[in-house]
Amino acid sequence: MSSNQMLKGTLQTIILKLLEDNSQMYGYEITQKVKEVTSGDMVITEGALYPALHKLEGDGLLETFTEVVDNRVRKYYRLTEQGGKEVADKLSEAQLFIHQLELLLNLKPL
Amino acid sequence: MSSNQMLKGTLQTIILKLLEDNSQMYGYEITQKVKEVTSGDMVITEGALYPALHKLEGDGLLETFTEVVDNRVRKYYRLTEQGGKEVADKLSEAQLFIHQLELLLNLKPL
DNA sequence: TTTATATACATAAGAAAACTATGTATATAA
DNA sequence: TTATATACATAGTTTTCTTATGTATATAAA
Repeated sequence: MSSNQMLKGTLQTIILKLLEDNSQMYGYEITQKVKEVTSGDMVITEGALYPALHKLEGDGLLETFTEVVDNRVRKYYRLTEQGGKEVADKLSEAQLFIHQLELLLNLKPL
Repeated sequence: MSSNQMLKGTLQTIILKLLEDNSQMYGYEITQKVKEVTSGDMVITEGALYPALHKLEGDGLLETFTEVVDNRVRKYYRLTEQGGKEVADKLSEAQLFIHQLELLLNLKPL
């Protein structure tokens, strides 16, 4: 959908926030959660999601463990201690960005 | 600054909106306006701005004319008819994006 | 029974859009 | 004369998407 062009740069923040709220999630679950919360307007493609998860893991913000459910492997992610600390920063960054964008575009909240 | 990572995808909308409000602006003026409105938090680099302006012109959304002020050339941009029509679309797109981001990140307006 | 859809992971190739660095040029203040 | 501000532009690089593809299992539909 249309908003996806603007997704750049915010996907990491979305992932970290979802993991702060849910403590552990697997990739597919994240895509479904985003779809659900945005009423299907925002779709996270696998080609965007998995590299982002791997990068966050490589950066030490996420850690993983696997579980087998119905003969299918699920790779769960959760925040590391460092990841937990970074969420607040990323969130206030996002909030500042939204605020500035509203100023520039003269938008008011929906 | 930090919010710049999230700028991706919104620069075109910012340019179009500023030109809707000001009818004509030149590149350098746009960078200063953005800096001013965001209290210096958001900085539009030339490497991002000029290619974006050229693309919008190439897409038929902007048109240009030059003026010489103090022996320096200024290249002014203004919305074409098509550009004028697209501003509203881009703005509602941005508003939807902000709304979805606030839902996902559980943010409230500053 | 075969086919489509959902679940679940992953990566490769390509495009979009930013950043950094560099270049040209004039005006003005230190 | 040197630094800063004004004013344009582009080349090379990096980040981060999209699209396409691949593997594999479970389940519902035809």
